Amino acid sequence: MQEILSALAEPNRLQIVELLRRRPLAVGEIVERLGLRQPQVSKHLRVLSDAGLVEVRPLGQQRIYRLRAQALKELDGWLDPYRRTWNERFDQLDDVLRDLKGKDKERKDGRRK
Amino acid sequence: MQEILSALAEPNRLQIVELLRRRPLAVGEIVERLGLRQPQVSKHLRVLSDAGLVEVRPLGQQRIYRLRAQALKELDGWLDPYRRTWNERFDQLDDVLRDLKGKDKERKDGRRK
DNA sequence: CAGACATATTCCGTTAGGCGTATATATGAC
DNA sequence: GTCATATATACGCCTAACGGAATATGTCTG
Repeated sequence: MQEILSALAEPNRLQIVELLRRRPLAVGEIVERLGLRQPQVSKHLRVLSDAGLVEVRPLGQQRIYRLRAQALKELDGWLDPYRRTWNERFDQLDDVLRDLKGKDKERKDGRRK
Repeated sequence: MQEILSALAEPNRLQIVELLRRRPLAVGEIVERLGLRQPQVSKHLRVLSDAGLVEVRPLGQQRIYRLRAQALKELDGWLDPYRRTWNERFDQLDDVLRDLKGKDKERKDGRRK
């Protein structure tokens, strides 16, 4: 989890992940789409791979990187306990309102899933 | 989003967030529970606050830090497009199988939720 | 085999961000 | 006001990590 978050924390890596959301890509394609240099992309892909966020598959002389849903599911699972708390938080809303005294800014989003 | 991920990427900050999941805490309580030094905790809380992950509320001479559900919902929302992809990925499973040609290593994790 | 192409790795310079210590600020008690 | 308590900020040090350039590895073609 720690590793997943660290990997996603880097802007370029987050971009790579979002690129791979659409479809698997070769290193060279990522390079030209993001305008980064090839070595950096390879390094970032290494980090993402170590974190389990992507997986490689050789195709001829190029390597196709694919997003691993499992890792994102892990992140999704990490949010679970918080999701449960979100509702309780609303039960405590009066607490907040009492303290904030009507200072409710974006508190009005009551969607739960 | 970038800021949220960076904030959570630091181990101690992640711990702080998980501590605050249960209930709001004063700085001093976080200090003794995590065994960190007070200045570092204040600094981490600053980062978390800037990222919108926590909010402060003065109570006497101490500051109570509370988790902000909104930030985590934002992270949850970021996962949305990927959630949609998870199912499509399974539709493309034959693609994968065709390419891997029986080279299924850890491919056997077919649990969906 | 040589050579081209795609990618990975290494080395280096620089910077961001963590920690520790000391100090500043704010609030409450007296 | 002084003093104590709780928290925040400033400064310096040090390590992790990013980017750039060069090079190594691997694979295909002929």
